[in-house]
Amino acid sequence: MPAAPGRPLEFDPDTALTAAMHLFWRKGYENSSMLDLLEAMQISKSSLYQAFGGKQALFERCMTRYGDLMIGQLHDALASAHSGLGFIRQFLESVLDEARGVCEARGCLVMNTANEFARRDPAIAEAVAQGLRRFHGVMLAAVRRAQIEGDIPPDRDAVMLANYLVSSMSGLKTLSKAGADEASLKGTIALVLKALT
Amino acid sequence: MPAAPGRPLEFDPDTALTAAMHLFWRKGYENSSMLDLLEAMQISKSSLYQAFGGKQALFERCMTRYGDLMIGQLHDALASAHSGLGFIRQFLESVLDEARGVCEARGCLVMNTANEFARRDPAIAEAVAQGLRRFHGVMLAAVRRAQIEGDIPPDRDAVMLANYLVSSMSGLKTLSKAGADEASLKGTIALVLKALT
DNA sequence: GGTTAAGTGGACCAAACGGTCCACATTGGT
DNA sequence: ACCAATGTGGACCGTTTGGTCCACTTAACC
Repeated sequence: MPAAPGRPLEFDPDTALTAAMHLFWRKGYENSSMLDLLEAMQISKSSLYQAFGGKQALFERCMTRYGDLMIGQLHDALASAHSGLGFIRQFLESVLDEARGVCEARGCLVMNTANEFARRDPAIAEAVAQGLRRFHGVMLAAVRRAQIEGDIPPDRDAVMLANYLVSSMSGLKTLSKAGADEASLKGTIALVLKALT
Repeated sequence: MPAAPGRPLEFDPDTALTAAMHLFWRKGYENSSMLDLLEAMQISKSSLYQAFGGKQALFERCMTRYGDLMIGQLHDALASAHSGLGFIRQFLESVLDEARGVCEARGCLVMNTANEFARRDPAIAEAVAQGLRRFHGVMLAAVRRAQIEGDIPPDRDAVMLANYLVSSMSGLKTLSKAGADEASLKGTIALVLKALT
């Protein structure tokens, strides 16, 4: 594509979008003020409105971006995992990092958003639903692989098990945010895994 | 206690507090404005500040009130349930009402608060932790009763199972808020129950 | 009935909110 | 060199936020 006339952007939209995503992830939608966003994204208000349209439009793009990043990451992790079940275990155990304080307990943007908005806004509800579907897809692939590998009985309903995993992960993240200790989380993870076989 | 001098209150603090609790429950802390609260509680701003001190103080009292009501309700339900396992099933299945649209999907105040605040505010983090402990206590009693009644093997770690139930319930509520269909929730509930035996 | 203690309504406040607008800067095309 | 097109910084906007203050009302007590 030929270079467009006019002054070029002084920032990388991708980088800025990612920065906004991290802010929303950490603090939620309402709690991330315009000032916070500008500071995190390192752009001026005009640029934000010009490039992203506004706070809510920006947020919706962040949701998509989050899904892209996370699903890609999970897909890679699944592809390089020793086994489907190993991937699932690793996935569940990732909440322990939050509990141990290795990283901030910010949960999952999709679930956080589901909790913050319930279904007040249709556009955001749809973004949440899509995020959920994508996560479910990864879990489904993992379960099916584990069934092929003989770690999960083939007669179990893979779709339901995937639902169960998404739900369980959400519960674990919330518990972690609520300040549950590591032992409780570990015990719960063990029970979740046990339910798969 | 002798009647205090001065003008008497024109509202019932208990009723007002409960109304505030329901608002916070439905809309969260940040999303409930002072105006919303005054309207819901049917009192003037002066009265609110006089009687409850401010928004956050009011919220903390609402958290306690929520715990009192819920734990009382659950305790009664457990006492009058046919079996410990029956109570647990009934408890988990209560999310289906939200999914069916029978009532609004507002989740659980304690878990909602955990998600909204993570551990930003120490006082609120403590309120969340206490709410969690109380819920865990009820679940623990239910599990132990189910063990006595032979529905859950006596060698299972009751404390961990109670943790697992709290986590699972939280996950179900979030999924419900995210717009999951009834069949998914039912399937997940079945898997949760299966993990207990 | 006057005095005192308490409650209430509404005006008022500074700060923060998301959003708009415009003068100016910076580029490519001619 | 000039022009058209685009980006940027900052002033500015009305609204809403949680919170304070005070004049006024209402009751109990002596």
